Amino acid sequence: MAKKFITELKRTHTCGELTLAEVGQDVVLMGWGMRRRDHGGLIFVDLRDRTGITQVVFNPQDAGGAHDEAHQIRSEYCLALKGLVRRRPAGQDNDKLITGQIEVVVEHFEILGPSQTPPFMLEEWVEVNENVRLRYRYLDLRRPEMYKNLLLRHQTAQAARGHLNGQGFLEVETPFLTRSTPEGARDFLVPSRLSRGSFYALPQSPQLFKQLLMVGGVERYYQIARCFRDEDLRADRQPEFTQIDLEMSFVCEDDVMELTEGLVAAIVEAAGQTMPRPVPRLTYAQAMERFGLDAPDVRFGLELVDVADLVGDAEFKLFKEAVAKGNMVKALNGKGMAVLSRKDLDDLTAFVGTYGAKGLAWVKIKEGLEWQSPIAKFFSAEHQQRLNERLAATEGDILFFGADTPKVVCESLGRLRLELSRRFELTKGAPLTFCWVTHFPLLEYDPEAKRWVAMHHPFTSPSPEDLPLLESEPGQVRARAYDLVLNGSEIGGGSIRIHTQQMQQKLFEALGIDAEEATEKFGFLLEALTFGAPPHGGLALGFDRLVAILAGQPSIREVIAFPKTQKGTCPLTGAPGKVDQVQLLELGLRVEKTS
RNA sequence: GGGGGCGUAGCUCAGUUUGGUUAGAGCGCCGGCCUGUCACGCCGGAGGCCGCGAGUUCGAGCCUCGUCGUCCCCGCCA
Repeated sequence: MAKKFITELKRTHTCGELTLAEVGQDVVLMGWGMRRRDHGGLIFVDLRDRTGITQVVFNPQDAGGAHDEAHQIRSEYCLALKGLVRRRPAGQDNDKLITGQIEVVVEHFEILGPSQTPPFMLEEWVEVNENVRLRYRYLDLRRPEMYKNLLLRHQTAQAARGHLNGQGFLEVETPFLTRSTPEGARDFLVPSRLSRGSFYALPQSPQLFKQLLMVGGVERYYQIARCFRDEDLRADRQPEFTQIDLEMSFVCEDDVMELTEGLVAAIVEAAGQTMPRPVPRLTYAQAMERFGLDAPDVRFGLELVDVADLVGDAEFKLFKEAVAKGNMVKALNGKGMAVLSRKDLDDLTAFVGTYGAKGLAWVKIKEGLEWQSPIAKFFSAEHQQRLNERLAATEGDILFFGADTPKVVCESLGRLRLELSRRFELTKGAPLTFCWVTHFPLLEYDPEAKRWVAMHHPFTSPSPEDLPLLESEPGQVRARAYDLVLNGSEIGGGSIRIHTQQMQQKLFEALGIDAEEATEKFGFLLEALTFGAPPHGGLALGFDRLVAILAGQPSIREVIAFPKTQKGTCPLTGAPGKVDQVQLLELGLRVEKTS
């Protein structure tokens, strides 16, 4: 009587490890049947588990019973089998498989779990609609690529924990059910049954709690924390996402940045890649000036160049007026990109239009540095020559110009720069490229709310030397904040926090939050700051984004086991769903029909 | 809230430009044959609310309007 699988017969090997070394051994494998190749006589099945694939053979001469039963095996049947590892016959090796020199001759097997015909083939060469994948995510996850992503996520998370543990950090959990605070993103709310009419909010980040942990003398805290923001989704934004959140007492900017570099290096190494250090630093002002964006992709050139001083007296009205108004006129040189067609240029014009640019002036540089452009006639030979020089133009280049408010010029040319690099594959094969962006503005003006709002968050410390400007020129005050940028994506950000009540109150005032509201919403923080709060600062890494980049994936959904669609739904569970009327009654809620 | 792409067999797609008989392909699936395959091969077969709803028309997968789903982007995301 054959022994029973699972209880008596234990798995001896995985499907990704058997080689010539095990030839002659009896082994027990468990996994999923992939392709069945039935030759009438011989039957081959590729058995797959999370480690790889092993070819198993059912031979009527070796084990007739097993061979007969093997006809039942279909795609994605969960199987256990016992058999003999055998070298494959000469010339039958499969060099695509690590296990390709051997095969397992099945003595007997058991179907642990039969499967319906899968809704899609679990083959890497089959591209399947994402909605179908999410509907059957548990099948999608069986694909080696998805397992690889989860494995990478696990390994990098462990590397982060290991590194921070080694640096004296404590992993502390903070509440999911907390209170809603003004500022920032829209909260997810959770109605309270015990306090009818009151609501918890899910945390947008553990920001306030980690500061309270510093007041609590924890000194070094971290958490791989889930965060919730009820805003519209993108390829790199989910309603719930994960941060590696950390905070340290008795530190300044350099301390946090240095610690972070060590942490990220450990993560990158766990992913089998390398991180060049030290990470270069740019100020916010430099980033905007050279790249137009606060998260610059510094893997390639195409930098923005100020040309306002060269075009103010040219005949071209658009530039002339911009200069007269004190607006910005900038250009970038698309090196060797004069091959762009008229249609390409129309597309690019529409592209910058989405960022508010009213047009896109371009100049193709021909033989003898001659201009070919709709606007060439408005520029004298001298103007053309000076612009050529400023932009280092040579034959085959194309110059792009933007003239508008600084916001529009920076954003449109900054995005144009990225779009050109995408079209011309300028970052192909480039190594991971990090940079820090520092000295962010503390505040930015919100024209809709007609008030100043915190660029980072309201707990960020202003640069001491800029403090005198807080009332007179709030926009000029710099923050003790820093962002970590990888390949043009913001993957982390943090700051030195305010640790005195006086300063925190001052900031609330600057934000137009009056004393009463500040006390009501943030009183607990203000109070905590009066009990010997240590200077402290920290940072949070966008873990999903970081892992997605390390995995070479275009969307963070690929590195999240059960992500949401762009509408925030889950095709697998059907969330969000309706709830029972009784549940609503208990909570004192009534749903109104929308008009 | 806005702009754009997609929606046809289980999956991936063609067919829509120029409306016209019974809507196709590959893979998968089912049945048969096959002892060295490995994305096996050969033969046969089943499988369709052309997302949904109105409209135009003698006639709609194809044109119009609406709607739903999904993806990308803008706004939004301290």
